Amino acid sequence: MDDKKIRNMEEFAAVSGISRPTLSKFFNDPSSVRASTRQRIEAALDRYDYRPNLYAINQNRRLTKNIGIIVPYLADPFFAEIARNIEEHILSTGYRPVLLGSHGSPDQEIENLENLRLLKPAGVLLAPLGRASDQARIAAFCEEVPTVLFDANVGSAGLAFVGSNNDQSIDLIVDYLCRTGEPPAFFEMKEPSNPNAYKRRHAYLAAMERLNHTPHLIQAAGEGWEFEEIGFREGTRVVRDRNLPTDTILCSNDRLAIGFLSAAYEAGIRVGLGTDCTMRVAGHDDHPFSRYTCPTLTTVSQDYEAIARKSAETLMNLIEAEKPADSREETLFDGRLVMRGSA
Amino acid sequence: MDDKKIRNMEEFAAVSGISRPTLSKFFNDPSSVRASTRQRIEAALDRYDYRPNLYAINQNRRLTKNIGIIVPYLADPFFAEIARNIEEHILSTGYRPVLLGSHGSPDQEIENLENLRLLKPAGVLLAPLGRASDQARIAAFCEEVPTVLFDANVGSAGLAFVGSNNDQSIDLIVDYLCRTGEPPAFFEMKEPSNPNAYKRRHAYLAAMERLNHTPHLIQAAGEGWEFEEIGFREGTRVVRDRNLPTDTILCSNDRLAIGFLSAAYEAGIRVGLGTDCTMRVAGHDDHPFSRYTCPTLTTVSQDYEAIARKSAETLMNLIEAEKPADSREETLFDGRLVMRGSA
DNA sequence: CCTCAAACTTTACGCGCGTAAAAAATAAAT
DNA sequence: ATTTATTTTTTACGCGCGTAAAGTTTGAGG
Repeated sequence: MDDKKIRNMEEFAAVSGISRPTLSKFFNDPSSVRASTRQRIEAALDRYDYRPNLYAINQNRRLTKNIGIIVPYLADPFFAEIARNIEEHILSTGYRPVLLGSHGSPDQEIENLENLRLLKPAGVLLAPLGRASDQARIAAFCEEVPTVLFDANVGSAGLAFVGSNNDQSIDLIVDYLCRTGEPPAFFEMKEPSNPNAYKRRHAYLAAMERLNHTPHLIQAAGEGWEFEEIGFREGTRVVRDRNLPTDTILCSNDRLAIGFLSAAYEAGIRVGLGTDCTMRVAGHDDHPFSRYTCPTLTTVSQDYEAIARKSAETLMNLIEAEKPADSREETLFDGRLVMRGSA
Repeated sequence: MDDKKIRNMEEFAAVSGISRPTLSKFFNDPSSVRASTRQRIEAALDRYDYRPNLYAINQNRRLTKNIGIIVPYLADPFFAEIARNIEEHILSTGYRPVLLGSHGSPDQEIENLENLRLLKPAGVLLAPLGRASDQARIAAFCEEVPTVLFDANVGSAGLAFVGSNNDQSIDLIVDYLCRTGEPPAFFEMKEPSNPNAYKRRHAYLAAMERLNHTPHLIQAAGEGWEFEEIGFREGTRVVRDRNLPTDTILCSNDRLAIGFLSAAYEAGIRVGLGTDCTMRVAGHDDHPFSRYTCPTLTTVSQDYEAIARKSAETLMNLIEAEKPADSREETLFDGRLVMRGSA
């Protein structure tokens, strides 16, 4: 490695013996130059460490190779995990992922979109906050930048949507719970931040009706994204009052369930399937921590990997197709029952 | 809001009646122009929505207003939370945070550094993987870019270090445990990824010696960042073998403790302080999930907010001082005992 | 060896903004 | 009103690269 410093492509052209326009082609797409030329460039490239100036590259491009990824809450391992998967897919296609978290705040979400706009991204993968989102501004953004929504819909904004089939997954777990014990009550937030929560509530109601059982909603007060806290607080109340018509609780998501299980434990209630247990609890999502709850949490998995892959692929296709997309594609993945100790 | 689209600063100069160089000054620092001028610009700014092209701005600057933030593992709520705090501090100083996670991989960590280098950041806040890190390349990077390390040190790379006082915090919890029951054994990974783990091990050994107790290390096999999994696996083994010289386990970090507690629960061991309990477990970090374990986890808190604030402030000072920094500052924050149910 | 398309080189311009220098305008102070 | 310091305008160049156009070289196929 020569340590002579290369300042720009011109200088690199000089030392490598390749003309600047050809180098430019190479850096945009190494396979666009003849194999022998490519080898010469790559040989020079590991003698002198030169990389084109990112800002100069992107200044002229109308679109960059950036792909924005926005999730509502990075401290939630669920989203962190999905984001990680998406990042990998993006990287494998030669694009550059730019990950932003909205910290549960609609303002931050809009701020993130504004910042992304400055990056002139080729496309954006957006998991919106949901009900709290500024729908109009998100829709406006989607008009400007090719955007695929995932996890949650915002009206019909975006070129496509990828998410979970809440009807199917809730059906699955309600069926299971009814088959193996008392029909479940549904534990959720009264005013959930996430639109999936509404879908799950309706799916629960429909499933219970289908099975000829009386549905029962337990709705926790509270706002924001501290779901465990809310689950714990309301769980404590529910357990104290003991006026449930059933011993089985289906939580709208695993994070609520984590809080609920903690509350039950603190109250001395044994949760699970054993003979000494007086309650069953199930969740939804197969959150990374759900296998370490006490007892381990029975839940319905969301197919992280599939959602991540499909979202990324859909966006890449839309970007590379370049045509205005004939229709808005919605893809829903089925959940899978994950049987553990809690129900 | 006029909807006439402004393409560049020239056009905005035309419609606002302000010359382009003055506008340029304004966008770099609004307080650098006369108040009356500033008002005229801001008035124009909300009639026409124009924002300078990010790439053109940064092309000429030797340094940008970007601040890189790298953490070893974004799916760990501990790091997600610290990163969030840092982001806020950065934003409040008018810089732009760029958050990257290394996914527990040394290659990804280097990749992140390389990518950051292209962004010509004014500075970088780096929480390195630790032992797995490529020390030489990190040191080289720190030579080029003003970098403050936090959470973990890598040799003496970087202009400053901000972290926790492991000696103090381990002392604190060992003292507490000894005072209230049997002296603890120390549960850790045999070959931990994190250098803090070594500090904690030594702090444990020293504390036990100081109190005239025989130390006892329980070292779990396993690599990577799936700490809960490792804690669960080894916890299951420990509980099964039942050849511990003590009923008290101090875990090197909360994530190990979360796995351990789960294992104890599965094995039917009651953990905590009650008369029916046969084991005590404590952790370290005050991980966001540690208040929802069963029982809730007694631990030592790391001062997230202080570490985040101090790291960000230190870096900003170094950037704005512009002088080559006379000495490498190390700041360690004390831990605070968080008494919950498990010990 | 010749032909010809593909790949490369040469030349030149433009992107949007930073920024320097000199001239002009403004505001503050005498 | 005049001087003076400050701010703004005018003018002009440069950053590093994308990219178009025209000319030249390369190498595969006949």
